[in-house]
Amino acid sequence: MTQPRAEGQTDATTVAAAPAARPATPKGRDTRARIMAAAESLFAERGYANVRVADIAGRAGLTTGAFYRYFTDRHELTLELLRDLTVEIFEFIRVPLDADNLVDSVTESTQKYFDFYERHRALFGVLVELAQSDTEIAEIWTASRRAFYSRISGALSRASLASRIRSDVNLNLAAEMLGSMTEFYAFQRFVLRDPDIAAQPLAEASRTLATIWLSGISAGGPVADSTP
Amino acid sequence: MTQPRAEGQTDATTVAAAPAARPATPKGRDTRARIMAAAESLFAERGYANVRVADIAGRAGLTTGAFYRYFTDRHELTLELLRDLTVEIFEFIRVPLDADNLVDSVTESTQKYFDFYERHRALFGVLVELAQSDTEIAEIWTASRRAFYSRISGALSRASLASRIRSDVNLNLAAEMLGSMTEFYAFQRFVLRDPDIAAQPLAEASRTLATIWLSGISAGGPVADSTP
Amino acid sequence: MTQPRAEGQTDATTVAAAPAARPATPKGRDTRARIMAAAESLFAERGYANVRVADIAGRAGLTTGAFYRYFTDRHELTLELLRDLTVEIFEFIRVPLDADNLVDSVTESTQKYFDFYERHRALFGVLVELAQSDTEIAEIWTASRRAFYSRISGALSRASLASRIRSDVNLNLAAEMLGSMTEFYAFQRFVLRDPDIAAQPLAEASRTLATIWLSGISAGGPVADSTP
Amino acid sequence: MTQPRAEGQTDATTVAAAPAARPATPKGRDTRARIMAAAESLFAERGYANVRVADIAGRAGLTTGAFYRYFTDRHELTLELLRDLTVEIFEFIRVPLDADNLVDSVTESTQKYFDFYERHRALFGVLVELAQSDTEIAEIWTASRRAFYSRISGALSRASLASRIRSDVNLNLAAEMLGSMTEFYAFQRFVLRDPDIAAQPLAEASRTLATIWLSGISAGGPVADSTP
DNA sequence: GATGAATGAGCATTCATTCAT
DNA sequence: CATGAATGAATGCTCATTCAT
Repeated sequence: MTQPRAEGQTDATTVAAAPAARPATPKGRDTRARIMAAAESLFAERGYANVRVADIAGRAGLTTGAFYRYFTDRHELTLELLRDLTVEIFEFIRVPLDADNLVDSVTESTQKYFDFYERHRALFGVLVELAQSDTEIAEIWTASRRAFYSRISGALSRASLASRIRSDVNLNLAAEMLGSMTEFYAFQRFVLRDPDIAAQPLAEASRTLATIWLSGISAGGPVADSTP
Repeated sequence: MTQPRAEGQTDATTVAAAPAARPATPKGRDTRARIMAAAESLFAERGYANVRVADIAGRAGLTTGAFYRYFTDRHELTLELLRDLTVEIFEFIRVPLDADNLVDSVTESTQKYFDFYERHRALFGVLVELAQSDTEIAEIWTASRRAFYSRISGALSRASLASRIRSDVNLNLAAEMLGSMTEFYAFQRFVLRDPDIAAQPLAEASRTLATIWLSGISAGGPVADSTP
Repeated sequence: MTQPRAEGQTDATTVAAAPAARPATPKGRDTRARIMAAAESLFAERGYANVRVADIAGRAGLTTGAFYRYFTDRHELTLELLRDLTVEIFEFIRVPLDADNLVDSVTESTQKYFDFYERHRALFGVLVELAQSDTEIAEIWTASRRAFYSRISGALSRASLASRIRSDVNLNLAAEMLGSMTEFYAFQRFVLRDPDIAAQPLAEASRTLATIWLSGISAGGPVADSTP
Repeated sequence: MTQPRAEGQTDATTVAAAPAARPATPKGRDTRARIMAAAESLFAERGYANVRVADIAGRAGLTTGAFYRYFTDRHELTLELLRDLTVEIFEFIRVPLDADNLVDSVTESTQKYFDFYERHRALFGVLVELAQSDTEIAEIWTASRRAFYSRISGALSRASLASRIRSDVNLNLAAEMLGSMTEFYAFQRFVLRDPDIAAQPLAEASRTLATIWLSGISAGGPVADSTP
């Protein structure tokens, strides 16, 4: 009752979309989740390029063949992981901007971003590593960045702030640049693990980032750091 | 730092078949250069991951076997290209800071960086693509960024500017962040070729960058954009 | 000839888990028949080589695992289908030869053969495709052809005709050749679906075949085509 | 100088046609020929379905990888073999028809066909085995049969014979059927190696075939067998 | 110095079949 | 009896690298 799928799949003209069976039983769902977790942890340890399907299956306690019951190939698994990632992060870092306390709220949001990035550093690494050779991945990443940048420029242009923002700067451009700064800093720190970068207290980095951000675009002069 | 090997081997009297020695004749040097150029152009066309040793040799007018007379292996070629790249860029973007016209001089320097990046986008792409799986490449990149950041923080802390810089910001941290912003923006624009990003006038981007930079760290309030 | 195995196993009291016994219940028999029908229709649609056990089970409304309750393996299913086929066709094309109207009765018999062949073209295709790599299948096919040829030569040598048949031709040999002609023509037409062949009216083909046949072996000169 | 090919090949949009390098040196040409011979002999021994690329390479004295220098895959090798086959046979069996001695000349031609078929039985087997699942092979075979049939009907309709041929038979149809008879007989004898069939003297089979052929279509009554 | 032939290790993928539940 | 998860053995193919000539 769950197998008529098999037919459709082999039909060479129709196929292509079917991403391997959605597991029907709880056990299957668990296995699928285990594969995804195994992949992420292996990517973290060795980097995408050094992980084989057999490794992933092995860590998930399966044989290679079983892997293909859940994903058509390593690429599909990767896409799945990255799609989840970009959706999650967008939800995760949402923090209401407090107009009276901009530095604090931007700092908090940045801090959450860093936390998330660190936890999933392996996947962010994959995004960067594959974007050049894999169009689909490039698209996922681009869409994610774009959503991110829009949110930033949206927040900045909201009424309460608008008056304080310098008029000689293109807001979209500024949003892209400020976003770039954050993302690349995180990449160096959590993916490349540059020791110089990693040596800095993360909290200070978040706050500096927020400060530069706001000062960089505000009309009224340098933004005061409210830390006592 | 990883090259003593090559030197030892150049001693032609020791090993008859010593491969990949630094070529002694001008013709040999030329061939070596041709291989490097071929590699870079192929990387630009198809991306590193889609280029084979045979392709590179072919474009350089050689057979595969001949390639190994000039490089011990594919990896060495890559390292060589990237080393050259990071040395060159450092020289290339040197622009004296004019304390009276900070925005202009930072804009100019940024613009030069972008020009160089664009011209060698393929190699910057390689740097990013391989850094996670190749320690040596990661080191080259890290060293390059570090040099870059030091120069920034050095310039900023030079006497003439010091007074204008806000004291509540860690200069090194700021330098890293501002550098990150520039590099990642270039990566999106020239390597990923994100159309949204690429649609912006490059000159405006350079100036905005410079403006954000300086405002982000200056003590005296937003830096005026001197564009008429 | 290769089946004693199945019989021994049906003894339900001996082996608890005995798989692929002849199903005892009507429902079981029906399922088995459904699997066979599913297989034949899939072979017709995609060709034997492109059909998986999972596909067959799926179309029969079963899961893969269930398939093995009805057949010990894929091979057994195939053999079963082909055995049935060769038995049926032999029954099906039996047409009494009318000595006074040879061309007509041979035409009729040929026509029936073609009808049957077309209806089961998928299975005839399987026979041809597998005979070279599967001894058992080769045997089934050979036995079937042999039965066929004997019937032909038997019919021809029956008293009423004997006098009209040329004596310088080995009847067995002739029967083989005439049978070959019919079978291979059907194969081209219904399995390979050669458009040139398929364009000819089937009735004409049957009659031409009959005419060649009879003329080819009769002593008395060309056999008249009795079509008005 | 022989390698620029490599470049074009990786270009995913252009490729597809390039059938792996034509060997540049005599040694390479020899190797290529050795691979083809190895394949044919293995097909003869085990049947196409039971021969792996590794087997072919092994018998040719090569590693698996080397195979791919000469053929893009097993399929291409097979096509090459079959194309050669169908060209050769067409040349090989050309025998001038002697109008005064039809039975003899048709017998001779048939005999040559059988000789050739036997020598290359493995490849004819491949043709039959794969035609159903491989369109390209089906086309090669169909084209070959068609050429064969046209030659037959052409020869039959030539002036000197025309008057002797019965008018109530469609010549093309007849040619197809007579050709089918010959081919399928050969298939049973040399590929399936049906012992009953193989037991017959080949010379007799050729002559019977010729006799049935000519009698089947001639207007003037049974064709006399000129054998003493 | 160059050619092009050959190597060989690696990896992804497919499916018939088995088995725990 | 059925389910669907898991097995595991095959095998095709790619390329960086080596080597005989």
